Amino acid sequence: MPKVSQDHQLARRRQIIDAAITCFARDGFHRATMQDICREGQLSPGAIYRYFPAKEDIIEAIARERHEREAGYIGAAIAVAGPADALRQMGRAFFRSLDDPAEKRRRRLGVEVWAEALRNPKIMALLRRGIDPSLQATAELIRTGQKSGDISADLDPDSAARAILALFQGFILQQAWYGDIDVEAYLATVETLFSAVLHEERPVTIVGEGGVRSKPPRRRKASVPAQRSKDGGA
Amino acid sequence: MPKVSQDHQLARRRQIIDAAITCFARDGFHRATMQDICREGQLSPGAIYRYFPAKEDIIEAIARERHEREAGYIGAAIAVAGPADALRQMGRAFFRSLDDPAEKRRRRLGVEVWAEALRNPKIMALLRRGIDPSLQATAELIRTGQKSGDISADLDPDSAARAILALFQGFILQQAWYGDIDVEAYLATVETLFSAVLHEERPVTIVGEGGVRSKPPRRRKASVPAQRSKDGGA
Amino acid sequence: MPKVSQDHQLARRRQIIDAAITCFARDGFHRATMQDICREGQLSPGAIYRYFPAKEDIIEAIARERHEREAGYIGAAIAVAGPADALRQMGRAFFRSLDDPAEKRRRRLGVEVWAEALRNPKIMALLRRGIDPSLQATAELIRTGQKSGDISADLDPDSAARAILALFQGFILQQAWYGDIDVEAYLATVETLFSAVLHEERPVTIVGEGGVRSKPPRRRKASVPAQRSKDGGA
Amino acid sequence: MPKVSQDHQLARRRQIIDAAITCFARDGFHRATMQDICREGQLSPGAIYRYFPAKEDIIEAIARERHEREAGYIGAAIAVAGPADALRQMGRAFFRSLDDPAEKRRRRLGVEVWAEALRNPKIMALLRRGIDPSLQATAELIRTGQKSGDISADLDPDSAARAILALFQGFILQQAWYGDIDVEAYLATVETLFSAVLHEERPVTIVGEGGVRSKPPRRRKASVPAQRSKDGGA
DNA sequence: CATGAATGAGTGTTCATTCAT
DNA sequence: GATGAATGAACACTCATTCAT
Repeated sequence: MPKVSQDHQLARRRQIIDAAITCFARDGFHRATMQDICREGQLSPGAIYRYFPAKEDIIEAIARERHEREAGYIGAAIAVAGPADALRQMGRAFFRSLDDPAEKRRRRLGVEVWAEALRNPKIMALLRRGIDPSLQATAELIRTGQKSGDISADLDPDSAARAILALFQGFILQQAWYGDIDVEAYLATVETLFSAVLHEERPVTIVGEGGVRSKPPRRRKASVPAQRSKDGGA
Repeated sequence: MPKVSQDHQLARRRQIIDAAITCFARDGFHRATMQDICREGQLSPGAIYRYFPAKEDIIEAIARERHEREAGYIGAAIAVAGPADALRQMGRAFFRSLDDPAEKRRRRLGVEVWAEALRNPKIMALLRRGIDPSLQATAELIRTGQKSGDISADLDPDSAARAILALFQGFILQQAWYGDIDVEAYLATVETLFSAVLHEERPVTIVGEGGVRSKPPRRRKASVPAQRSKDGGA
Repeated sequence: MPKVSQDHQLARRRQIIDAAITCFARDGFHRATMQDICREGQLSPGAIYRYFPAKEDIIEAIARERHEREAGYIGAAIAVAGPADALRQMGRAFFRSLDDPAEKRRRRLGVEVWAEALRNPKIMALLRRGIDPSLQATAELIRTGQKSGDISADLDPDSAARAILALFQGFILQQAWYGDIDVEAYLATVETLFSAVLHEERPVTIVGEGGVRSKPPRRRKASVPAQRSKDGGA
Repeated sequence: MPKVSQDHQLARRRQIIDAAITCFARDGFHRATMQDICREGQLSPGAIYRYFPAKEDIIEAIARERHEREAGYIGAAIAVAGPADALRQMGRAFFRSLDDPAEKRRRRLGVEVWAEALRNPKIMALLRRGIDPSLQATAELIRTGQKSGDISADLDPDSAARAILALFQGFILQQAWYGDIDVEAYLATVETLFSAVLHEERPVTIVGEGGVRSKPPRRRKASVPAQRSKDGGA
């Protein structure tokens, strides 16, 4: 019965990871105890240890899930036509994902993972397996855009990729702290900042959590006038 | 012996905090034990507990020091002539401070504090006492600049302040992870992004960690390509 | 496995309480450490803390057991026919219980509980839940006896109840100190003191630790001189 | 300067012991810390350790003071004319001393000493140096009274002495617990109980805390009618 | 003599992990 | 597979005692 057994195993892992996410998000990795997770997941310690050899491995599994989810945003964005639009698309998909309360809770946990990565090489490796390709793909997108003239040649692609990542990370952090930051206003500001270096916008396809849907270009107060700023080409 | 005693007391607090910073930066708040701090600081547990009633209070003291240091950047920047220049100045002072290895180590710890703040209201309060005024001062600076025409009216001041903060925080995080990010290249990119909304630049006075020094205006064009050489292939 | 589990749980509590009684009786509440109790009871700290959330709760449990045992004496005595006989009966049951070495050891601990009660309101409450009803029942017995003419009307019932209690307590204390006080001689003396106020004695049924047994009335004259032989020179 | 030095030494010991009594009475021997005593007595730890080599020695000194005070009651009573009156006198002096709040506080501490004596042979020895002679003197008083016919021959002198002591100790304990027991009512009850075995009462001289004063015999309801109980001579 | 900062062994308690059932 | 009682090393913290000043 390898099928039933495997299904069961996956279901149990899910149950454990979900309980752990709840506990870790509430109390942090170190303050949440295995007993807490048992209680939350209606499981016995023995049951958990059958699926995860140590508490650390649950943390690792959670970090791994994060990294897999992350890879989706950039991948979906690259499929879009032009590089400049792909960047816009990536930003929108990312920020809008934070409207989902479940994602918000997971992100809160993410901050904990950031700190954990500093002490735990396995977590660090996992994190970088998620981030480094995104960073490189973004830099590559910029380089492509620069060659085609879509993106200003003034930008150092690597640093710009880091800056984009920073705008994501800083937002996650601030939202974890404040809880109620206006996503749309922040996204508009980010688009304004990049409007000077990203030369055009065409109709795009939005890829959100729930699937793919078409969308007309959003012309918003914040982003449009930026186009006509004095030294727009910089 | 009140005078000697007070000096001594301050020296001891410093000794303990320094030892704690070393231990916390190495192992994290939760993995570092009081015994570790004792060993690091060449002190007995009793000695530490004479100065700090609990481990948590050491963490708090460290967070407090961070917050006080932070306040300096924005304060120094506001003293500078125009709002646009004040923003530039603030960014430069901040990013350059990260060239100091000691500051780098402290920032690493800062990431831990970010996570800790999510569970510990006292730390959260301390953090916000450092960040909220900076955020407000930055937004105010932008509003002032918008009135005088120095800063594009397209920007939502609050969101822009958040974005600036995010660019700082994300950089801190990435530097904590990667260790060797090129500060100047990142700074140049940030300045490029803001060049479209910050209209003019005049000679400024840089206030860094080590004191005050004059500096000619930095021309973007000159610095960005120089950075290109590094890590170019992504 | 609820039935087995409950039996097991009770057995464990017993094991812990017994180990604790041994340790506390030997070293006192404060000098006896949890490690001592672990060693004595062949248990790990974790095992103990599964059954008692804190050391204090073990002390409390011991005090509670005392109080429950105590309630037995007065309850059993009240069942006896006349009030005067009930008082005699109560005294005998109580003092004779002190012939049991295990009870002697527990009483030794009782002295510690007396002191503990002075600082610990929970222990004080427990103690009074045991003593106050006894005091009141005794006073009530005296009042009843006074109405029926069995007990001298001269006695203030409340103070007399206190005096009876004092005769018990003082004896417990002295026996804890000296270890080998002649219970029968003391009991005879107490009965002599009360013979003037307790007017009659009828055949009674003694309820001791081990069960119920019939006993002919004890004539004071017969028992007191027999004790004289012991320790005569003072 | 041996005189000044000795005075100083005694004054310091007093200061320390007083502070310790306050602290021990409030928190118990084990919960009161040396720091508490320092604070209470406005002294440094070093100063205390110059006069007492260990915390235990302070406890010992306090127990020693108790024992010396105790000896006074019995000594003063023996000076009185007849043995029966001497016993009455002793009881009155003792119980009335408990009206003094300072003595009440010290007695509270006494309960702690009782428990401490069970673990600490030095304290036990000290305690018995105070109690044993009293017990023997009381028994001797009874024997003398029995020879002269003042005291009923039915009483075992040693057990009776213990019973008298028990009536004291039990009262101390109950007063420590309840705080507000009626001393006079209790004393009257005790005298009633003994009225059957103590045959006469003559004018006595009361020796209290504050000195010596004359007093007419107190004929109280509680003690007189007891004389006419049926089997009074027993 | 006095101070009070410092010591460090020891305390009660926790919790990741194991394993008999 | 699952349970949950048990383990025991490790933790934060205390406090009687010492000793340089």
